[in-house]
Amino acid sequence: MDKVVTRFPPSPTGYLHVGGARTALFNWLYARHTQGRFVLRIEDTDAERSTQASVDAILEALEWLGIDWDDGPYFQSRRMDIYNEYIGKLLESGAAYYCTCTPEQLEEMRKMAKEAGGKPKYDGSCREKGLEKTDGAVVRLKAPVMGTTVVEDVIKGNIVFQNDELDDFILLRSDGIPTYNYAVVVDDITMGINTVIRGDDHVNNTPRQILLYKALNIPLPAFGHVPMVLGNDRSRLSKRHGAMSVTAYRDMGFLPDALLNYLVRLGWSFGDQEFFTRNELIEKFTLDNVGKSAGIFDMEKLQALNADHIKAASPRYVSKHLLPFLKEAGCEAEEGEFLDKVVLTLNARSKTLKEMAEGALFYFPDTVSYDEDASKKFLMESILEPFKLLIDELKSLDDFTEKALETPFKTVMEKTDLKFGKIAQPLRVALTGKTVSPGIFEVLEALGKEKVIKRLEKAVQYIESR
RNA sequence: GUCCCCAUCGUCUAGCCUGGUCCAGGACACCGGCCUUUCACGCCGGCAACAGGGGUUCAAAUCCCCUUGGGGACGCCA
Repeated sequence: MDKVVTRFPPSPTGYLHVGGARTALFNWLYARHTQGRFVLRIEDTDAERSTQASVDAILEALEWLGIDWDDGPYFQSRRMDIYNEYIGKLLESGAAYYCTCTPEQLEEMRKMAKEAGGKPKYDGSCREKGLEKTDGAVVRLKAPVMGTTVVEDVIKGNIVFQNDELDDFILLRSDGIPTYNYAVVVDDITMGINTVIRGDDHVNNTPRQILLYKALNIPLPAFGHVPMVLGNDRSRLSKRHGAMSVTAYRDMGFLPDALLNYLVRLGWSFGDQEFFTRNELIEKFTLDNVGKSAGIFDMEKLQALNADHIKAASPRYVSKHLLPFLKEAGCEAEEGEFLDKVVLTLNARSKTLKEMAEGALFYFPDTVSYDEDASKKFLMESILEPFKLLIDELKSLDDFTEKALETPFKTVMEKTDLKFGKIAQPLRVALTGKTVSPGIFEVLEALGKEKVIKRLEKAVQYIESR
């Protein structure tokens, strides 16, 4: 078989939303899995709504997700010559014709058809008139009136449409700009696309597009329609269901790999496996494991998966994505061993990077500020002596690792006859300012000898000056 | 209204094609318990589904039909 060529064709009328990202992902994964090619095409034939800002936003989102393309981005707005060339062919062969019906007339036709209990459609008034090109005329496809058109969908199976359900749809608008159904087909043909994977909502467009391929006498690509993503009320996912844009998820602290993992599992499965790395996805993704029914976007499952990815990823990968959140919180951290250690203490306790950043803040400043209730409860005079002893012990400890740190504690516990818990909680407050933090030995090691002693001494001072 | 698609725990899903191994498995969420220096992680256990009705068959979650429910499409948007 020929090399698989897939594509993702967003229209630049807004940001990239999660549904679109999922479609892109399916196409990208399939191309990567088959070692085929993945093409990016911007469908900007709607001059009214298309903007450069949207193009930029979409590219930015794709890049963040790590979905890369081999070809493009192509812009439909720059391909008018090609569309005209094919229109010429269709006109010449009699497969298309000019139509001068006005929008008002069309509206009337649709109304009539609907009242007659049928599907609103164009009645073919100009079909046999043999009209010439005139100002304001559109070009329509002369579609077959009888017979059926079958979509051989690789995901849903065969879908049969009665041709009399379809009408002579418009190829070229009165302003000479191609319509979606037409531009898509010409582009897919000229770009060598042989596998079209797209949302379920395009099923009804497919027979029209097939008719065009036939009129042009060009072999069909494989079609696969993936089920849609719904909101929690089972209606089409929209803003009122919460965040839609990919970048919003980035800003909430999700890892791109986690979003990808979640999105692909919504509609695709590989046995009971839930967690996939990017490479595993490429290795295991096939179209026959894509399901047929729509799925509901579930934030909680995304979070759980994000937590898993945070745990499983390398500290360096996590810290790279964590950095913006730390900066945002006014913290001047940088990539490196220290940050890696910090991440290691928090990766099992963070569902998002945002959460992780909050939990990591105490590591950085020179002086910690104590949570009021925490200091009142734990930084009492009775802890002064243990703290002082601990400072002495720690000062003489060179190997500042979790394991080695246990010894000074034992010593202090013996000398003061205090249980570990009695020391740990005050120490936690002295070091982190809070009563909740990673394990105390983890904090100790990550913070390092110098900072630990400094913070302990400051705590002693604080208690004594009260 | 017309056409198209879909239907397993609350949610994502395995199983369905190639009926019996399924009084239906996993995951998220939820509820218990264990671990424990806080919070988490982890571990153990629990709750919870084949939409309904007809067939076919010795046997149906699995095959067929109908009903119901949900979704999508009907634009000189994509």
